[in-house]
Amino acid sequence: MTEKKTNFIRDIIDEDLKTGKFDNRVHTRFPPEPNGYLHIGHAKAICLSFGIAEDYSGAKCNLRFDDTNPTKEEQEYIDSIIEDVKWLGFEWDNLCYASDYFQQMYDFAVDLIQKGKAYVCDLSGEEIRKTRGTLTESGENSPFRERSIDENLDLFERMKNGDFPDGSKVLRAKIDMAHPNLNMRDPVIYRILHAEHPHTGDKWCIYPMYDWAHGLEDSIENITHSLCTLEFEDHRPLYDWFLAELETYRPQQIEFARLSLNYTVMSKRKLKQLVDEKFVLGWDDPRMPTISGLRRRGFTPESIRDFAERVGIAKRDSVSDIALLEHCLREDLNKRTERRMAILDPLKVVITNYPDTKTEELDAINNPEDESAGGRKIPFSKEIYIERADFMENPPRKFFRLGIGREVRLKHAYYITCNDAIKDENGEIVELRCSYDPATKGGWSDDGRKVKGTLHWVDISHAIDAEIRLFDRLFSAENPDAEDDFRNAINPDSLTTIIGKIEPSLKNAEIGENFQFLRNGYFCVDKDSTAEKIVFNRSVGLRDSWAKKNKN
RNA sequence: UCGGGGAUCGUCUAAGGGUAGGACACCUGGUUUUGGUCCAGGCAGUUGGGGUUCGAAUCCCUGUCCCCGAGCCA
Repeated sequence: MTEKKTNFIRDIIDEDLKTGKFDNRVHTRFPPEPNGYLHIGHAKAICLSFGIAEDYSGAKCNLRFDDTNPTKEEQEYIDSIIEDVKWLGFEWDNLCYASDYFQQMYDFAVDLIQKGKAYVCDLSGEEIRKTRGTLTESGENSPFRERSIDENLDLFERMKNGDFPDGSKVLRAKIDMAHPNLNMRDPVIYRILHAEHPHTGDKWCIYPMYDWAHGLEDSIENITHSLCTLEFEDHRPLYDWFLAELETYRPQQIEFARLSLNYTVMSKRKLKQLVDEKFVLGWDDPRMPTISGLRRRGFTPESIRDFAERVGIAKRDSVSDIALLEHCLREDLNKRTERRMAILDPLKVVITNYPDTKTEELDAINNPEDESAGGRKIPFSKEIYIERADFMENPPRKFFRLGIGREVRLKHAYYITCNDAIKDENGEIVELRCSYDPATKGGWSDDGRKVKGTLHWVDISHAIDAEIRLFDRLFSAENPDAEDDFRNAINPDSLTTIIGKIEPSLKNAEIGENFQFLRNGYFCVDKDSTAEKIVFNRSVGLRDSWAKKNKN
């Protein structure tokens, strides 16, 4: 987390502040549609708009639900969005709903009709599409375009009163059917929808379209800089046109490139599909790029905000590397998490020269990056587990771990030397016989003897079983969107569940708590944990230059 | 094809007439009771072609490529 980077949007705000364009106010907003859970791409937008409000003195940012389409929106999504924004650590100045302005929007529409700039059109959806023209040919005027103002007023009111069925009529702005920007070809601004709305119930049966609603929301809330993604660039002329025609306050819309990440998908539609079709456990599945998924995975708000900072804001399309997100997490967790020992793939070790019934309490430091984290005691006795991968019968060059006749350090404990490997009838190693050097307690020797490897371990008699969920990327293709069907790119091995052996101090770990399991990675306690069974998610592995070296 | 945007190391992002810089990734080496962290170093870029200029990533001309747009979605 270095110092705040600037970007072209902040440059514009700086300039506006210099010229006094908005009376030196800065007021942004984050306007999600509650039709799904927020994802890391939204986090970027949240950090942008809320971040500006945090950094400019006196600046504000609203959280506003763009709830103009009751057929797709749900209270569950509203709740999750509120939780996610809070969790990221942002505070809004006003919590707003577009639906709170439905009456004002209606009045504005009446105003537009009275100005002769809007009309009720009886064309069907199909007919509207056909008469809109194409990218290269202009459209043709609706036969209803020249209705009188009085007739339009009457019809629109009756639309509002529920006199007409869904789809039978719309209100359209009267602009220019030959406009090269399709959005300006008499866009629909109200449609009839007899649907139950999460906030207004059945009060309304006509609902405003995005283009009509959004600018009005911004204007009503006195937003100064309305930040949105690139695909709305073509809508800006319409945004400006409406507010100009209505002669009302006009904020400035600025577009930036949305966040894309490799090895994942980011559209709410596709994420919803993954949930609905049970490819994942839910919106908060730790493999999902949703904020709730990342939270459950063990990400911290700080790491996500740092990531948003580092990817920056620009206008060119880009795909950020998931490795950067992981880096931000590791960097944050390295500083703050306590170390623990856990064995993911246990191999029994018997220390033959250690007293049969003795148990020692050894001192272990909690976090070498943070002295204030203190230490803890860990039990040690004759039988322990180590990682299966930490022993090799025929070790290659540069293998620093255990082998027959090799000596290594057990972290915080003793040096041990392996004397024998015991195999079962299938030839699989089931146990190691080692001897320890009592003079190396704590992991030091006085004689200057060096060991190259240090292993983590867990005492068998005190070990606790834990369910450990190891995640791999959800998609095996770098760009799942490029597939014919993104579901074909789903990685069948994205979740591996194992039973690991963890040190006893982890017994009372709380849900959501993060740890570094020495040499294994960062893990956090999943909400599925119970009194009988603790469940850990691997948030991200440690960097592993040994594994990397041996890849090929 | 019409309109709107955009092209800088592998990736993301700075520099907007004056030494193309940072981060991630990757590669070396050092330190280390985590093959982690940390430290030092390295690799690597201005979309092509013209022009203006003492000097161009930046200004001009001209190509090329990419993205968005024809929902009663947002």
